[in-house]
Amino acid sequence: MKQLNQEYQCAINMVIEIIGGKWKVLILWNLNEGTKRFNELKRAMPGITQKMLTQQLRELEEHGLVMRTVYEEVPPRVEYTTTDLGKKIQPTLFEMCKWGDLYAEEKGIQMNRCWSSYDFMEE
Amino acid sequence: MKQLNQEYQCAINMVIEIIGGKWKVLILWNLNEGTKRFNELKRAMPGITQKMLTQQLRELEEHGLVMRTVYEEVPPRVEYTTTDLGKKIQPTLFEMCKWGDLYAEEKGIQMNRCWSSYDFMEE
DNA sequence: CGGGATCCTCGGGGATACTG
DNA sequence: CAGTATCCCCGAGGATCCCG
Repeated sequence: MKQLNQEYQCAINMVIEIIGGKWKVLILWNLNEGTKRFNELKRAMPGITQKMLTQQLRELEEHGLVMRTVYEEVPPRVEYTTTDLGKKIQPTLFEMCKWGDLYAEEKGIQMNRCWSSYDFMEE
Repeated sequence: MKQLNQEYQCAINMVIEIIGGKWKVLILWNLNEGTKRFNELKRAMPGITQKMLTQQLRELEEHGLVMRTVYEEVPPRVEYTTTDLGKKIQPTLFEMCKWGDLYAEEKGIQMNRCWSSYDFMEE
C-alpha cells in the first residue's frame, strides 16, 4: 500500500508523511483515550467514511503506531489501540496543538478544541 | 489562493494544513538560520522547482509565518525571514524531528539529518 | 534575479454498492 | 460489524516557457 520514501532531507518530512493524512491525528487522539472498536472510532469522527477510516488505520498499523486485534466472533469485533511508538508521539502532537491554539488566537480563528484540556499532560 | 478551512475538529489539523506542504518545514528550517534570498533558499533545497518554492513561500507568508521583503534594485533582490509566529513553531518542529529520529532508529531507516544537531535548542 | 502563466499527471480522498 | 471493491473527481505538485 502506501510506502515511505527512503530519502528524506529531514526527519520531519517523514513524520508529516506518517501523521499527515487527513484523519491520522484525530484517530491517534481518539485512541489515546484507550482501546476502541471500529464503529466506536467512526462515530467519534463525524464526516469520515468507512473507506478512509479503514485505510488510515491500516497505514497507522503498517507504520507501527497502531495495533489491530481481531476477535473471532459473530458478529465480528475488531479493536484498535496505540503501540508504544504511537504513544510516544502524543507529546509532540500536544505541542503542535498548543501552537495551533496560539495561532488561532492571534488570527481570531474559532475552532472546536478537542484537546482543549491538556490536563493529563500537565502532571 | 490557498485558504484554511473554518471548521477544524482539532487545532492539529489546522497545523498540518499550515506546515504540511511538501517543502514548508524545510523552508522554515532554512530560514531559521536567518534571512535568506530566493535563490539562496532554492540552492539549499535540491529538487524543489521555482514554482513550488514561490508558492510555498507565498502560503507561509499568507499564514503569517514568513515575511517577504522586496528591494527595488536591478537585478531584483527579495529576502525572506521568519516572523515571530514562525519562530514560535520551531520548538514544535524539533519535537517532531526528535520523534522522527526515534522512529527511524527503531525501523532501521537511514536518512540525512538536517537537524541532527539540536545543540542550539538545548540551552 | 525572482518570479508569472500554462499545461499536465498522478494519487488522495469521496460516493456508492456489495459481503463474510 | 467491519470491512472490500469500484468508479470518479479534483487539486497538489511537476515541467516548461516567458518576462521586467
